[in-house]
Amino acid sequence: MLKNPAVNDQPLELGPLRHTAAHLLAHAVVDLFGEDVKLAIGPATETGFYYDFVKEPPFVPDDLPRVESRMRELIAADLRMRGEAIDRPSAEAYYRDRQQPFKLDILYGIAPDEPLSMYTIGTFTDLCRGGHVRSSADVGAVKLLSIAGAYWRGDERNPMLQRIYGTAFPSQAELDAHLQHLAEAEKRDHRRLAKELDLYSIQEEAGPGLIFWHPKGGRLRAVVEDFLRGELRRRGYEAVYTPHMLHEDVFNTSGHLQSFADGMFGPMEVENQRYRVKPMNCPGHILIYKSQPRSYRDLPLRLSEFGTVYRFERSGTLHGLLRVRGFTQDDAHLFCTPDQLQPEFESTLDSALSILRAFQFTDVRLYISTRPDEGLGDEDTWKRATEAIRRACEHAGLPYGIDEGGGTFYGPKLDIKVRDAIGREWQLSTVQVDYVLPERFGLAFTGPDGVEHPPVMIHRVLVGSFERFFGVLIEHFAGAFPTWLAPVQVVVVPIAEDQIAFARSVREQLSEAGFRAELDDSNERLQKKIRNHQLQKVPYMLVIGKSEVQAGQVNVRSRSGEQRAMPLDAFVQQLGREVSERA
RNA sequence: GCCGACGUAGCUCAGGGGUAGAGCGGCGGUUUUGUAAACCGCGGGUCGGGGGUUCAAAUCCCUCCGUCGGCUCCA
Repeated sequence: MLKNPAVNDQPLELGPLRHTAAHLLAHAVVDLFGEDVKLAIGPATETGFYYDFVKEPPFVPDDLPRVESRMRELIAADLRMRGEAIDRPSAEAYYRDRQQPFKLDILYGIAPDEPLSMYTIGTFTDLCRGGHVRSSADVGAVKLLSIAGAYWRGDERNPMLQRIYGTAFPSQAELDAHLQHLAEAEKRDHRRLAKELDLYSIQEEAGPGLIFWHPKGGRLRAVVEDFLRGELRRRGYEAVYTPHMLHEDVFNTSGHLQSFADGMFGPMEVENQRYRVKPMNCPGHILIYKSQPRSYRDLPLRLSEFGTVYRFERSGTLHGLLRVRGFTQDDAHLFCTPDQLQPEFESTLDSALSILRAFQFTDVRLYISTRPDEGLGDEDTWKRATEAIRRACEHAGLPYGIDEGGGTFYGPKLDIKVRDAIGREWQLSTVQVDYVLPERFGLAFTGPDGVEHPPVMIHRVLVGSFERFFGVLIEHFAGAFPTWLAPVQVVVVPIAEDQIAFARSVREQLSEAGFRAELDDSNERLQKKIRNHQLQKVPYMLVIGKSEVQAGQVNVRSRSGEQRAMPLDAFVQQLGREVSERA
């Protein structure tokens, strides 16, 4: 999720091709470093392949080119891939002789009745289920990308292996295209762009995973917050604010201390009472619900909050804005009657889609997660809720995938993933049905029958967390935000000192019209100023020289480099239209 | 957290036992400029923190912190 482009529209033949490439990687490693390198597994992935090894001493980055060129020799040698059935005792003997503990481990993990096979290419034989291209020559073009640590079978209690990642394509041209795609992704890296555009920082002395929003990032966030607040008002949400820390008992009641303790920061002791910084906003909103008796007439009650939460994430997993320890969710909790679940879910989905569209995420995919094994509550309730989600998706007219057993322990959920400008998929919105928390907190409403009933809760975030959302937005737009979002929308650029006064009044008029406009009265040449603001990806520059002052006009240079002289009024109108259309 | 790499000026980076460097940015000046880098000058760093080896450490060793690539999970 963090960075893998997860491009699923690759032709299927790439799988076998890359699987074969993984065998060639192991072949090359054994050729260069000898048979005492321990071999683990080497599958194809969505974007390439890897192979896990244990080598003493470990691989160093300089090894990659050597291994890669050995692989190229193997490809050029046009080696046939041959598969052969093998019986279990022979396979065990084979790997016992060669002292390959991981291969033996794999063998032990395969069901006794399953047939085994060994695949040989060149001088390298590997236990393998198959799924290969015919010859090493079919692999075409390979590139080794990185070395990384990985636990055996992904479990941190197991030994650490060294993983070599690579990718392969039928032709050099396709490989080059892919590498270019990677380079493009790197150019869009939000950590880099955010530094260049001065949006946020993380300060070593303040702690990792904690975000400082600089003025320009803050403007961006404020614009988005205002936009979302408008949406919330329109859709009947109430804004609430809840404390950042709550008594530990609340998290006992909610169950967070049982099921989410690993994600929480430790307790603070105050006057003999233990407090916790909140990792989620739901308990606070529930307490507001609980603060008075509720009637069915009060429902649905929609409580929203840009709630800042803190979660303990292991240091090695932190990543710019995408994975942090403190973040603010555009959170809301809807308390409704069982009958209201369906329409509330529909309108929540509708608002999520319209918001994502506003940010030019038009390629969205829906995923319904159903009951996991550890799901609480009765089967029937789950079924009905899942059905409500399904109907909401159909109502929205969008196809959806099903993630069987992917729900939370308290209810089924709908995740919305979007595809960004260069095809990467990100999960932003999630809408979750919850029967458990209302029960744990003993929530109730009085029905028309005069009897108390438990409400159903919907947890939902639409942009998710502002931090992550901005990470995604920055990369989606490559830092060139549409005008309605841009921290600086217009820079007024006088050519020489004589025009500063006029330029200043232009800037003032723009500010008064509600735009984020700045004046560049620095003592630099025009070219330099243009370069600076172009690098800052400002949507518009208004160049003002002698002739503009004389004509009472502005010369508009757009981010794309187009120029056009026009009266300021005309520009203001154009800009206003662009902003209100969120173009 | 673990494996590996990395950490030198605000930024991007060079230097790898013998007195800390460049470009850009910043500051001061000259220039008054027409659509992506004018010119001259000046500052600026306990080389991530701490400890050790050495006559001498940015450089070698240990340790801690942080960053990056991954492993698991999530907003």
